[in-house]
Amino acid sequence: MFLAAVEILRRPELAGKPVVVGGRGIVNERAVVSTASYEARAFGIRSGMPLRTAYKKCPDAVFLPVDAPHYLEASARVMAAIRALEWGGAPVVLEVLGWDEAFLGAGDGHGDLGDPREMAARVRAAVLDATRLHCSVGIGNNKLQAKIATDFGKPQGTYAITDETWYDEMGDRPTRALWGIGSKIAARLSSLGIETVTQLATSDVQLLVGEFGPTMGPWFHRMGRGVDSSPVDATPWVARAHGREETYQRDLQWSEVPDAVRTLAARVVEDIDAEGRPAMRVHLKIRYRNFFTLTRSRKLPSPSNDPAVLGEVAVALLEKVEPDKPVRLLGVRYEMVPPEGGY
DNA sequence: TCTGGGGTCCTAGGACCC
DNA sequence: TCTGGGGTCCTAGGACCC
Repeated sequence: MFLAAVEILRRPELAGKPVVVGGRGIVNERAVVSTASYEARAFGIRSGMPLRTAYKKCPDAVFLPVDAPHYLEASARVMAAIRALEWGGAPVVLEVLGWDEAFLGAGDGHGDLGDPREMAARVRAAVLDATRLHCSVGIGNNKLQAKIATDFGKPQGTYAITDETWYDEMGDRPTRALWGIGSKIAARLSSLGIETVTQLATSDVQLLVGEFGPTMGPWFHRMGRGVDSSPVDATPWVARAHGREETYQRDLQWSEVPDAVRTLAARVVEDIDAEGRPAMRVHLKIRYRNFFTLTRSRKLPSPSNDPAVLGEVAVALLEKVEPDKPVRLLGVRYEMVPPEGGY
């Protein structure tokens, strides 16, 4: 509940109340819930739910607009508190995953940093001390295990899933419980007769390769077994692309679309400029009233960060689309030239 | 008149080349 | 006249995550 917790921090009178953060905080607008406090969740409010629906479930909840810069700043303080921890001289390897999550590398390749539960306690205390925010910590032999364990520790707890306890903890759970398997993959696995984590772990890899391809098939099989060799990587994140999309409060007629694309493109170009790397490819996304989404993309003849060029390339992609139904959402995204030496 | 906005990565299939 | 097999690049679309 990171967003709600940060809001409560600056408005203590909200503590204990149902708090919903989403959109502009206006309940009859087209927008969804970003985060709901546990009090709000008790009314059935969940992330991703339309604000309207959330309002119906709990009209008395406090609805707040998303204040991204504020959460970014709070996030930075959390991460700084963890980085500042001392582990007997060994460097802390911190891989930031989002506003409110990070992997902390210890053990293999990171020096002997002692008992993981002690580490977890120190992390939680340091974050609480520096930010007055509570967190949960997951422990595992790898990132997959630790990530799932974190959810089991919520709220404000520590939980461990290891190679030894993997099947006890996960074996009978649906494949959907795995980090990286969503509803679509779970359904396709189900069509192969695979429902649980144990069934995935003991399935025939070739069956998975046939269904999901040579990369994803074996990857899902490893996930079933709780195997993950990906390193904790503290390399600062470098964006591959920047984009903007907007759901319009009123569906757009086709005649309004080109200007709307230009507006979005201009916003993205600001981010491209800040990045300092020119764009090499443009993507256009259009969602219609019936929620059907299509995408078109084109490689630029040559990399560019000229706002006029980028805007018109995005508009030109409209030529690849049949002008028809009213438009609910537009998105413009630019892939940037990779940095020197790649990502 | 449910269904945001920021991203990443993978796959399929066509065009083209040798 | 028919046609294998390797490869790359490009576009469209899908799935997942926070």
